[in-house]
Amino acid sequence: MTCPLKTDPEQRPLLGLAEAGELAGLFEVLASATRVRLLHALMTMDDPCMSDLAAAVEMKAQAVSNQLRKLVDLGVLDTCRHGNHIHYRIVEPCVTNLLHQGLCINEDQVLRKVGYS
Amino acid sequence: MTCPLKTDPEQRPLLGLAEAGELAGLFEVLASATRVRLLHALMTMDDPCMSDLAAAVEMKAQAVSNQLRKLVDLGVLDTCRHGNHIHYRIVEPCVTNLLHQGLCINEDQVLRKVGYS
DNA sequence: CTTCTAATACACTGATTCATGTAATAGACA
DNA sequence: TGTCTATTACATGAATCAGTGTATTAGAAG
Repeated sequence: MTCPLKTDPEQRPLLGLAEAGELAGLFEVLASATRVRLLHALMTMDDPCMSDLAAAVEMKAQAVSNQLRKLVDLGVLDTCRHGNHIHYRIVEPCVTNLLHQGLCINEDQVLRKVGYS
Repeated sequence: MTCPLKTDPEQRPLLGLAEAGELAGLFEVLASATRVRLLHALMTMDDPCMSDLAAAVEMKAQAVSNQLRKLVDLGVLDTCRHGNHIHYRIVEPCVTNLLHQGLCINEDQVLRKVGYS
């Protein structure tokens, strides 16, 4: 969890559009309450399948499937079929780390505003 | 930058909608290439005003002002007027930490996909 | 083969976002 | 005061996103 940057962010040249876009894309994964809850559920539960996750977040199967599909496409999740059930797991440690960091921030200070709008 | 969570994320109950929303709102701040570049510029430059930032990211003043306004409303930035110029600075260390973390992730591994779409 | 269930694919809709253009505000300076 | 500059406010339009409903696929079980 420690993070020694080779280059001090204060000293490197300004972020280019491409690099900033990649970074923003990474954060975008966690910029949705539904995805945050799903990813947290994936960290918490033991080898859940789609319907487990849908039940956990109390949402319709299609909505959950939509989000899981996106996360798979982005390489964040991986799937594994067992009979009729498809199980998901996180394969991108970046996302876990960032979510962990976010939970940490949220733990000891209440954010001023709830939503970003 | 170290982050010892009091409660292990694997053991806490599932994130509620409100808490997940707050967390997602935090990540949303960094989920835009423009905002990432602006925040990085704010970390890099010395007491920049709006037009400095607009020049740095090569965007129109209005677009930059829109984003800065949002960041101010969210409590991420603070402003200080000096004559005709309005200067901005980051007052929310969470965001700096997260951006730092993101830069770190981006440094030693190329993300698979560029955008989230 | 038939039927049932789990999950996904697809089209659709309402909401949101971002940059733009125009107009208005705030201060500097003559 | 009048004017210039820097910045913001507001409305507009294109693009994107999230969730819903319907239809379809993949496998299990009779």
